[in-house]
Amino acid sequence: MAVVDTVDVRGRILDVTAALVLEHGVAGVAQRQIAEQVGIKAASLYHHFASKNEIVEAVFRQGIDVMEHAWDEAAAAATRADPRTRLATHIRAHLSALFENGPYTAAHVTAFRTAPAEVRAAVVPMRDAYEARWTHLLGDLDRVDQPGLNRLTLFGAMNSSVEWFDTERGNLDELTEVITAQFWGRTT
Amino acid sequence: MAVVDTVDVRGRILDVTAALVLEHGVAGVAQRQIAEQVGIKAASLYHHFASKNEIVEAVFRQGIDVMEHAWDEAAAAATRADPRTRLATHIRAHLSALFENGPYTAAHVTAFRTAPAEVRAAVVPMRDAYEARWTHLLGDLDRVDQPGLNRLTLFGAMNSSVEWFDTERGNLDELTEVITAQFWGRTT
DNA sequence: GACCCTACCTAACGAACGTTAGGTAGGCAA
DNA sequence: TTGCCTACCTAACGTTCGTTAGGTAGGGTC
Repeated sequence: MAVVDTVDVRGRILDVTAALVLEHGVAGVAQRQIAEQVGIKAASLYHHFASKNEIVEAVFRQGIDVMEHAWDEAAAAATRADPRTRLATHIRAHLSALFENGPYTAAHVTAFRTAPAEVRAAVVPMRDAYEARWTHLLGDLDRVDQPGLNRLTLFGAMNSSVEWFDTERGNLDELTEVITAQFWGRTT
Repeated sequence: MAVVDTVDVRGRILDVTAALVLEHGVAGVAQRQIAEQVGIKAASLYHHFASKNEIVEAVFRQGIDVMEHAWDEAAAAATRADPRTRLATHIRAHLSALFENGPYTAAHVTAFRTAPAEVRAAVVPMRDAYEARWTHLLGDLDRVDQPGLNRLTLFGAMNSSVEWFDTERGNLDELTEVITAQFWGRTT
């Protein structure tokens, strides 16, 4: 086959799958659908992955990778910032993972819950690690009285934006400020 | 057939479907699965509904009915209360719809997004009406500066609780206070 | 030139899907 | 007693599902 255009079919499979899973959920996506959008036949997917579950597991893992990468950048940028700015930086990073680095994180937060049990079990440890970072951060900031509950509702506020936020029209910095204000208070 | 035990098969179909949709998403639920849990055969579902889509549409509609009923009760109970208490009462009512009146509302908020387009289109007007109630309330309270954005993140914080809140162990009043505090401030 | 590996293909498998056709058993009305 | 209605049933339809078997065409290696 030609060298042009055939770059990283595996990556394109994941891209396409993440977008479809975000829209229809795991069970609502057929491999023939994925293959068609990639430009190959359904059977050819098995050259890259052993099963459908393996594809969606890779999508969910990449969703966490994107989040952790965004976290690392935020952590590096905000080490010496005041606590409120640290929180805002990490909220902005999470939103960036949801909207600015492909559909992986968005697919993860919307579809993980209804994925097959085997897929979930394989990914849960990675999820826990990311959540632990947030728990640790919120404990550090020492502002909210119930860090456990507040972390969960914070995740809810951030993640639910995938259902309504429009990248073309909305402003992620503005959304960051709104959410930060809820969990910290208005600007000092 | 016997009179006993056959009470309202239609209602049992909806109950079972709502619970399954909450767990697996619309596409992840088969009619044979629903029928088996109800105790009839798959073909018999067509005596009560014309199609699978009609069943899930009825589930989503009932999800809204439960929310609106909870809203009405809250509105009646809090007419003369101070603004913060009004907000808290409605938050508590929404959480009650999510956890204390069957799986309908929980199924709605988690699975509606990935439902077939025809089903969504048929239910959207009802959704809009419920959301308008909240928009109106938040405008009335006149506390938050960006009611539109804040309503959406409030929904996110409340609705995401279906992913982690445990009715057996958790306290809905406590959760109500945590969320209310985020959107209003600590107790006066 | 022979060989093999990569990256796809066609064809088909059995299972499961939503749905339909055509029953039947029991209760109620005339 | 006949006839109809309700609420289910069995059996099967065509389609789609995830998956497998067995190719083949092109490039790299010896």
